[in-house]
Amino acid sequence: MLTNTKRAILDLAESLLQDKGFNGFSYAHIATELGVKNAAIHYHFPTKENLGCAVVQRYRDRFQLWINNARVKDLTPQEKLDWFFDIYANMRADHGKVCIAGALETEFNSIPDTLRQQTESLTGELIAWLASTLVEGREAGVFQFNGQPADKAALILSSVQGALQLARALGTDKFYVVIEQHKRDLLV
Amino acid sequence: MLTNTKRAILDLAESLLQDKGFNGFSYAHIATELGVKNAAIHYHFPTKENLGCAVVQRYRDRFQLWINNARVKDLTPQEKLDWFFDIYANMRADHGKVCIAGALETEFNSIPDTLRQQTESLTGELIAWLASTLVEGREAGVFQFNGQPADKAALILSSVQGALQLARALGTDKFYVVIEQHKRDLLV
DNA sequence: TTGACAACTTACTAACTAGTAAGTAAAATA
DNA sequence: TATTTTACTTACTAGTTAGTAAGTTGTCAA
Repeated sequence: MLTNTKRAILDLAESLLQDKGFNGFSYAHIATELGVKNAAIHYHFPTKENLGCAVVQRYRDRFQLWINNARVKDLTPQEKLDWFFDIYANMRADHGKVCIAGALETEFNSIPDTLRQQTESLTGELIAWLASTLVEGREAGVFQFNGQPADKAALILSSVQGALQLARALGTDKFYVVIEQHKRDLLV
Repeated sequence: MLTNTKRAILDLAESLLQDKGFNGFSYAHIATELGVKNAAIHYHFPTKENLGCAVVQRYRDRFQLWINNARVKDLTPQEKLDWFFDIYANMRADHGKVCIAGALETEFNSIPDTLRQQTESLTGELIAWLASTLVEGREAGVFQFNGQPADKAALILSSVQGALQLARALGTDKFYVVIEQHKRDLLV
């Protein structure tokens, strides 16, 4: 069971990670924002490494819960893809946040080791689900692409991740333009 | 004219930016590595904001120099695209560095304002050149894609940027897989 | 030869960083 | 009711951060 404070810390840490990066926020930021002392954060998450890992772990759990839930599982391949794109569109809409995986990969060489491992797991899970959805869509005759599904999945994931970043420099429009281009490239 | 020290600072700052992100390195790192005192860095670049801007400005100048040089200008569209992909492949090969634009966009909300503007300019220039190359290739009948060249350019740029990050989590192979997929998607 | 300037070093600061040890108050448990 | 545990606060530390002021040294032009 998560206490209110613990959940609030995780929520804010996730938000800050997507907003400013792992090296871009501190325990003091979280404490001030939540109206507690920074030792309270250390009580729930002894180190920043723990906090970072907990954020990613919760994100992974949430993703697994969704993709194994009937509300996603029973969608058509096109609807699944739209659901996936919508996750990223919602990040863009939410104060221009970026993908957790992308943020952590960018700082990969300046974050703790266990957080790197969490990042690897998350990225692997995202790409695996995308690849399986591409297979399903191609077999159903609604997606069209050359090469291996895993390769096309890597292209799409890298692109939506990159598009959230690109949109910070060039505007929200550029994000949607990329999504529409993917659909043009993929849909029969 | 750049002094040796000033150039060495810029080189190392660029390298660190691509390796650890803007918030992931300090004046002390640079000073120690170069065997000078941190005040020497401040002598050439009074603030970290100045240093960051100088790194991006030099990168932009270098890119403009290349694309306006006959050795790139006179290439076929396919060769131009390969030249572009090779820039990123070389980053990947060079200790898994990522794109400067991608790194700064990820930290967009925790970097100084003038550095944000530099990031916008750089990203705009990269995408504009890519778009013009796509136009040239489509007119020559060697590239094939639906929609506007600017949209396809945004997709490709976001993807190579993202692929360098993805490769940190999933290995170098994933970077090359994305490049090959782009070629399959694009080439006639 | 002198004076000016460039390219530094020495020595420092104030603010911030993650992290800790000891104490407290309220709630759960025995 | 007594005791333990949970969820904190108070008060601190050692290390790092960007940034500064004043002094030093070598080069080059007048």
